[in-house]
Amino acid sequence: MKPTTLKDLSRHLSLSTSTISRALLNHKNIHPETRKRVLEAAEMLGYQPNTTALNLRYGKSKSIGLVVPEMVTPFSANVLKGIQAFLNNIGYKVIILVSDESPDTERDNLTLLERFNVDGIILNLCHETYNQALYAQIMERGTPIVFFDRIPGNALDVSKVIVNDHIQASLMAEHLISTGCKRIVHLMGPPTVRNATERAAGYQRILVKHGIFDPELMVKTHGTTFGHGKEAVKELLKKGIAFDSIFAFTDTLAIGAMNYLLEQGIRVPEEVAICSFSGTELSTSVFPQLSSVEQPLKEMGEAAARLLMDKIQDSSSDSRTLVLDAKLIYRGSTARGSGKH
Amino acid sequence: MKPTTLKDLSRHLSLSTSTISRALLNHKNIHPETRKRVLEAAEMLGYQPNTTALNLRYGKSKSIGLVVPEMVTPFSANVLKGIQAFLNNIGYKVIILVSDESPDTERDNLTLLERFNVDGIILNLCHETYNQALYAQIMERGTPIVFFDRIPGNALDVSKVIVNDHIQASLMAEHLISTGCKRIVHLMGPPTVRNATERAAGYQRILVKHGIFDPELMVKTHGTTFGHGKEAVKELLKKGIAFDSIFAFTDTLAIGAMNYLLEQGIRVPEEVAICSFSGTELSTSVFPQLSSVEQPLKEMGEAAARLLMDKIQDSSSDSRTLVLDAKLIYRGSTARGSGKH
DNA sequence: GTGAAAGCGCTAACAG
DNA sequence: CTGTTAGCGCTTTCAC
Repeated sequence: MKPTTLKDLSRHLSLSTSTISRALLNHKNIHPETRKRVLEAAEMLGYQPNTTALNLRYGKSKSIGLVVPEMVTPFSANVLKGIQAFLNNIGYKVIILVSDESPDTERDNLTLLERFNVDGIILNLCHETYNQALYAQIMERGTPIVFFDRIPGNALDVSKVIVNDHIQASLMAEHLISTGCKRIVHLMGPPTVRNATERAAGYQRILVKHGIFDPELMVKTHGTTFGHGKEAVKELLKKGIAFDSIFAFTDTLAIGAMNYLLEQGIRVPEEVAICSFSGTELSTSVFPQLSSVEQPLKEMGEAAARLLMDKIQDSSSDSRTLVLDAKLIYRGSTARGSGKH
Repeated sequence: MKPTTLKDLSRHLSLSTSTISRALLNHKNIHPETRKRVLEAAEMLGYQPNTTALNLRYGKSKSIGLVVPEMVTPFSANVLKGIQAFLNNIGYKVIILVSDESPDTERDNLTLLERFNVDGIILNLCHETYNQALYAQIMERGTPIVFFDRIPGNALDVSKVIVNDHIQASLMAEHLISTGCKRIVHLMGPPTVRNATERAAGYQRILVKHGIFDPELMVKTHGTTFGHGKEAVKELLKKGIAFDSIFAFTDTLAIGAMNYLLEQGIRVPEEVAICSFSGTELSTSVFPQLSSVEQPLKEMGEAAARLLMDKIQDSSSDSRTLVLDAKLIYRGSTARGSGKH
């Protein structure tokens, strides 16, 4: 019932625990015959090393924390996959905590992870600056943090992985224009997260370039849920601002907006084309399916995990920023006959 | 840089580590003055107990595993919340692993968790019987398992938490009938999971009762994704089987089905009403919004965590089965004027 | 090639 | 009320 320990094997074979340990670890100075006996006994008695003891010995917890703003979309779950693909293999556990878009909850999560003695943290933050001091403290105390997706300001010297938001947002705007759209709304993300401003900038650059930029069409939202998308569009309609398409910061905003339009009997994409930036299964779960910028989420997770392990193994290693390539996927929500495509 | 230990405090205050430990743990026999000094020093030096050392001492890892079939819907994320609400407070970490609906992956996940020395496992399984022997082995080796949602056959004496599937499915069928539906399709879940058969039975019972049961309308699916829902409906249309409504095993099946119908120009709910069983935000992310049986997911998680802790604290404690109450939510996808409602 | 001993950080008898 | 000791399970000097 109780797990077999080295001591058990030691008694069983009349060998010292150090010899057993060496045999199991494939050390050089060990008699082949002895090793064989040890391996057999270990097999027979179902020996499994006690990870807690190992952790204590090596001064590691062999666990890392993953803190994400939300889990209602599969975004974080996909990133988690990448992280686990890399870390589980090398014996690392990952503990996921959700901040619900609240910087205060994020704070609690980080504190909890420190109490858990995690060896490192992978973080998709809620607010660019709010917890900046805390991030610095945690790293000072010896727990490296790697950021992805939503990253902090440049004040912090940290590793991070992002996508080429500006370019992809530009391309998406070009796509809408190429299908004949002239009054393109942008549903902005929170001004407190970097990629929201990046995407907005990409959008704006292209619209200006084509001489169709109108500040009225750049609409601030109060969050990133379905509800926020709906509210934003409702407001537009109420104000009587005309538009023929929407580019949203994120799938959830886009879907919220789209469903409200459909509810109002407005046809998508015929009357209003819609697209977004994200890359989750959500964009294919609606009708019409959403054109979207798909991010390589699993790769992002893997990259973040890799960067984190670099820091864990050598805390003085250089910080690195990885920019991954996202790609546009055209679907029904922007499929208008009139386009050049 | 290096964390403060008891030894550091001991040196600092010229007290033995045991006294320090006792002071920190609020033991009875300790001079108030001493305690005060210790607490102050601990505060000042930023002492944080080393959880790994504690774990070794107490023979626990203070972590549990959560194994779920999928994470593309927020189902598991909601359950996770409940689990964490209960467990994080008492210092427990939860490690989530996804089986991707594959019993073999589930196997790997369970094996990994054993290697991680988790103190217990909460499991939503992929297949009622496939890994039954493994579950038994793991429990025999001392790691309790608590099941929720999809539970194993009765051969295993385990704690579990479920909802009243049969009743709720019946009520949903009644609801469809009350809105005037007569040709009600059921998109079945996998025959290898208990609640799929329960829900199908509830559906069948009501349709038989009303004399409108037709075996042709009980359609087998080959999985639970959007794609599987689409395929099932496509097949129905191809065969020319008439129907005026669909009750799906799960949100994903329902949505896949609905979007295919919309694609074909079939109106929902006017021509075909749709509803499902689940309780995630997904049902409100589509248009029209899905009527659905909502499960108390967070409560399920909390209950499962509670049952697991019972087992962890006393391995000989009785197994218990908790049946929680789900509730019907009527939304646009079944809103037909013709009903009695 | 093997064993003895120390130590990772902490707690809990057992003595005083 | 406080200190000494042992031990959780494992690895790694240091001897032999």
